[in-house]
Amino acid sequence: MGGSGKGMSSCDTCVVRNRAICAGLNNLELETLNAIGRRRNVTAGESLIWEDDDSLLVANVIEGVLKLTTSTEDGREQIVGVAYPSDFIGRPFGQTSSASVVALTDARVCVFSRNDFDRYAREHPELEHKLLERTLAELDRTRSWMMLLGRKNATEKIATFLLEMSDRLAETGCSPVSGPARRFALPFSRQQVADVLGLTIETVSRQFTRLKNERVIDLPSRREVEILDRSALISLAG
Amino acid sequence: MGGSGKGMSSCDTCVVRNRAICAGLNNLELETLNAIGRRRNVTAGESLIWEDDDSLLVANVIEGVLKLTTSTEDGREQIVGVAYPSDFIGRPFGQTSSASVVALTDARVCVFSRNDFDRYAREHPELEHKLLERTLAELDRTRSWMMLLGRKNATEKIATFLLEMSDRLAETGCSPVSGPARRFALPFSRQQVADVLGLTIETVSRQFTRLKNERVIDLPSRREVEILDRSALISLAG
DNA sequence: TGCGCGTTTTGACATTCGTCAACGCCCGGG
DNA sequence: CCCGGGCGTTGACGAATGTCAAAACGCGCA
Repeated sequence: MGGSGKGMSSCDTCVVRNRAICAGLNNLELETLNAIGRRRNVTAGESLIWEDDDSLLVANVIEGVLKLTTSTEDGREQIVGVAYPSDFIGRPFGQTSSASVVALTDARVCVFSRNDFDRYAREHPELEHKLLERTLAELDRTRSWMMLLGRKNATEKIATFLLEMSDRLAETGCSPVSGPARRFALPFSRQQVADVLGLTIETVSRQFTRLKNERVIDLPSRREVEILDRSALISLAG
Repeated sequence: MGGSGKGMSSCDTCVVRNRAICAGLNNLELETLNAIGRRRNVTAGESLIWEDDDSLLVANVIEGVLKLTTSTEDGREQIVGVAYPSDFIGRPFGQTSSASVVALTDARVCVFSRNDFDRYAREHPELEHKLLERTLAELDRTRSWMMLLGRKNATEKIATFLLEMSDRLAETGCSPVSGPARRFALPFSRQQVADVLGLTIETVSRQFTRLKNERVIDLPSRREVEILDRSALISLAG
């Protein structure tokens, strides 16, 4: 919840303070924003937002990884996005959200009621601009993922996925300008990897073992991946 | 190009004036915007923007239909979006565009240099807000298309596609509050339908004839579709 | 250390969709 | 009116991926 008075706010100590959409707000603005938001811990597997529900809240991710999913009535699931620290989640300026948001790892978020946030955003063009830039970038990423879903085969999907994970998880890493991660812990189960790539769990598993047998990657444990031959992975990604 | 002086501008006669992001601008603002933009006709098949090129221009669609595509080096193509009248195309606030934009029909657009537009937008929060709302809506649509690409089979894809076309093309139609179109002309060739759905042209063709044989749709000509049994189509869409 | 359960892997088989090839239809030009 | 070319359709076949089932693994816990 953070202190109040004397300009103290939990934003002061926020680790994503300079990367989230709040970056660029001055202390006064930050204080008003802080007044309408609150920290919340989410445990792995817990839902924050439900598909087709009224859009009641939006949030910044402070720590952890969350999935955005859509489902069919008969239970098929597609992961349509993944949110990392400093990412913004939820659907501002709209009545319903088109995707569920579920924590993949224990996570910490900074939540706002959508109404409060909408009002605040409309009064702060700089914040809206940050949100616009972020949304445009997310749309770009989403479109390139459509290419993967519609036109790539299982091998290309897995290779592309591993390269993207390696990039995305490096950004979160502590070492400065570390480049893509060579070894990392997947925040996804095999089923979740399948749900990202539009495959079945069996196909994912077979592709992983194939890449392992061909010494392109190593799998030290279920959740860990080490990239042994990045250039091979790049050419497999197509 | 439209007249100048005395506040006259081509915006005055623009058919998408009240639906595009320019809606809500006052006359003065419209005049400055008009000063940095110009009308341009694009013939069917012509490109307006190239994937991975520097993002040099953005535009409003006035008339016609355009496709947004991404391609792999080996020539596979995925249509990642379709732009209709009043839609905004191009990548503001970014160095490169992630998709090509090609006219499917003869089209008319209102183009701006990206630099001019970026500068103008940053000075007009109301315009940026409209653009944000539009981008958020487009992201929603794109995500629900990911579900289709990743998890639906050929029949479901075709049914979903036909229903979406029927909705989207109705909006453009002249009759007020007409509801979804029962009969319409596809702006896509069979190959382009395949590129939207992540299928091959042969699979698309077979699904079309199957639906025709089952009296769910009729195909009066190559480019025309008539929906005979909408509820059947809805249940096939899954 | 050993047990038990959920996850992952592996195998055998089925199905869908893609590939390749031939044919047919429509439309425009001579 | 007829021809030609592009686009669309149809058929036969094969490969990639999904499905179902069983075994193996690994992790927490007793």
